[in-house]
Amino acid sequence: MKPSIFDVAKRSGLSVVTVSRVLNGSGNVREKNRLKVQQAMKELGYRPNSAAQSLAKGKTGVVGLLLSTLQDSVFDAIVKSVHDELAGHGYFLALSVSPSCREPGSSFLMEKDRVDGMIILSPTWEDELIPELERKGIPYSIIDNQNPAYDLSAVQVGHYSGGYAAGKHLVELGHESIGHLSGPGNYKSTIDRQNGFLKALAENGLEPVFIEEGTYSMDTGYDAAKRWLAEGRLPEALFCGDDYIAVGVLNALQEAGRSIPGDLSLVGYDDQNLATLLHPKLTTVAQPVQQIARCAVDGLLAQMEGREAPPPIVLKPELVVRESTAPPHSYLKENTP
Amino acid sequence: MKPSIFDVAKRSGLSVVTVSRVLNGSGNVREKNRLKVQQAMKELGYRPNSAAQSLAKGKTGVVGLLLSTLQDSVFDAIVKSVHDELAGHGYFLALSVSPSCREPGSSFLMEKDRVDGMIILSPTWEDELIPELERKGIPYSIIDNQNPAYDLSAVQVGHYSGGYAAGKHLVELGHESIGHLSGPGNYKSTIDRQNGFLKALAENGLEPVFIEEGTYSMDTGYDAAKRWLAEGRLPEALFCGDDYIAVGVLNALQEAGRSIPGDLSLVGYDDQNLATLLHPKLTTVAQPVQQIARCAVDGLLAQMEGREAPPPIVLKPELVVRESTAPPHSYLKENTP
DNA sequence: CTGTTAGCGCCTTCAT
DNA sequence: ATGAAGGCGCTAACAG
Repeated sequence: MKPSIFDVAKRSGLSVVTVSRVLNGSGNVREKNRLKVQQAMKELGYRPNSAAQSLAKGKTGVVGLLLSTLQDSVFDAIVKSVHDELAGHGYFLALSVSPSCREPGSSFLMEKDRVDGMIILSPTWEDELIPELERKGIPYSIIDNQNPAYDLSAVQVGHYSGGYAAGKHLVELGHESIGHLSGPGNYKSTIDRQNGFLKALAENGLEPVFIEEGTYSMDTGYDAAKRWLAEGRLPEALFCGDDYIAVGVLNALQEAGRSIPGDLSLVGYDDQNLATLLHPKLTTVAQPVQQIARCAVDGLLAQMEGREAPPPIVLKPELVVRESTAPPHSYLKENTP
Repeated sequence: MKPSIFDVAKRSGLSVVTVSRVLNGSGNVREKNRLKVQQAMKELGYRPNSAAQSLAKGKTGVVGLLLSTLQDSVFDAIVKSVHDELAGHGYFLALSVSPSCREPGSSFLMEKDRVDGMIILSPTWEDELIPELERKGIPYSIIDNQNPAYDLSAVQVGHYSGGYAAGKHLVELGHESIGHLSGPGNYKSTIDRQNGFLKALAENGLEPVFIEEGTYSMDTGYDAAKRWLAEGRLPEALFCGDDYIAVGVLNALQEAGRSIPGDLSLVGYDDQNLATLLHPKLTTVAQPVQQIARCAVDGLLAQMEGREAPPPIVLKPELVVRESTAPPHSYLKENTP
């Protein structure tokens, strides 16, 4: 049988309350006794029962992370970062992966006694989710909120800046025929990226030669590029709504024996690895994953612990331009400390 | 205040015990009363407090998954599958990501009262981990065990078969100059893959033109391929220890203006997406992620619930040969139901 | 500073 | 088939 607080009390010759006190570092314990207790705990290999703790103090020490998929390298990186950040604060991470709210187990985790708080990653149905959390009184923090109404408890990604950086980069390369192949227009992030991009061109008296809308998928990029090639209207430069689209374009070009850059200057978005990994000269707008995780966790913990929440932040993605001479792997190396 | 079992009892005019009974489906409740109780629960929006449940019955309903990284598409896929599998059985997934046992929080989760069981994914320090789990009496199941001693509670991936399939494929393409660029030789999986590969060649009276050992990284592939090119000894075909290595080779070849296949037939390993995504003609040995997750969870639950554990299984990876005419994205499409 | 007394919400005997 | 009593391990509110 695992030793309980009672065993520790008996062995140290003190009461359970005192043991509880040293356990929670709530002061008011004579140094000598604290040592006695700690000694007893060590000898017994005592570890407090978390269920009992949860029950007694109404907290679980668990934070839930809700996301729609794990097949996304930005998400993966965020999960990892959130995990580390939470661990640093003594919290556990519980995961809930569900593409829609109909999914079994989607709100399974969202019980006040299951988690102390939740982090919502790029929600697709936040309008149903958030009210439910509010109703249940579960603190939450959203990463990359879709609905502007939820700005306050969200960590926002500066998609406008990202799009702007992408556009500026292409302009500075001297291109004048620049296209944009975006994701679905019903996402706020899509629109933001696009607007930033347009702004950058406009500042230089340019307009995109076209804007096409698709889904965030390789298909979109592949099909579009195929079409452009067939119609002989490949632009000089292209800003893709995300890296999967860029990969699709890349595949189509490779199939046609074209190269990047040369036939096309391409800028992806989102992923630090995927896009640059594919082609040494592929530029991408990388999201600041660690910062995102850090802000989300900090904001959430503040709420949970009743501290004053930090003000909402907009984090800016960073344009990662690969040196044409550097081998592809060096980028990754730099980013894997 | 969240309604407690007591509120439900009062509202349904029955005792808490009866409510508890319908909650746990432990029979012995008059159908009429069961309905009453369920009605009351619905009206109150009652959800049992999990901490209290855990405390009372000594179970948490949580399964921990321990892995070394999330920057790995096979792992990601497994996490997702494990998550779904667990959810289907009413369990939660808690994640612990730590590259080493020294990491803070590595064994943080591994407390009997935190989790009912643990799944260990491709352990790198299982010799320290497993004894600890044994000592604590926590049921576990290992995916892709490293130490053969732990076969019994493990789901094994048939790396031998995988390597064999890779070798056979290259032989059947008619190659006679086949190389192998492996991962670290201190991994069981590395050796297994290599042995399977050698077997396939041997069956056809062939031997690899070389076997080189590296790490599971793009660097390994990149550096090696660079070297081969410089020395003018690029083989006709190459089996890479994993997809990252393959990607590295690919990058080096692309930089040198070479193509695949043609200059080289390349087989990667592990990932269903990464490698094939990179090149339409890149063949890969894909691990059966869903099966792996299913077996791991089934085996674990069997232990946890005292049922007879299913016999150890060796799951075979599958050779995925891409049609040279099919666009890269179609493969992904097929695998995204 | 320390111990006593009550629960936290639920489940498990054991009577009825 | 149902309910009363006790306890899971710990902590918070009072006493001393």
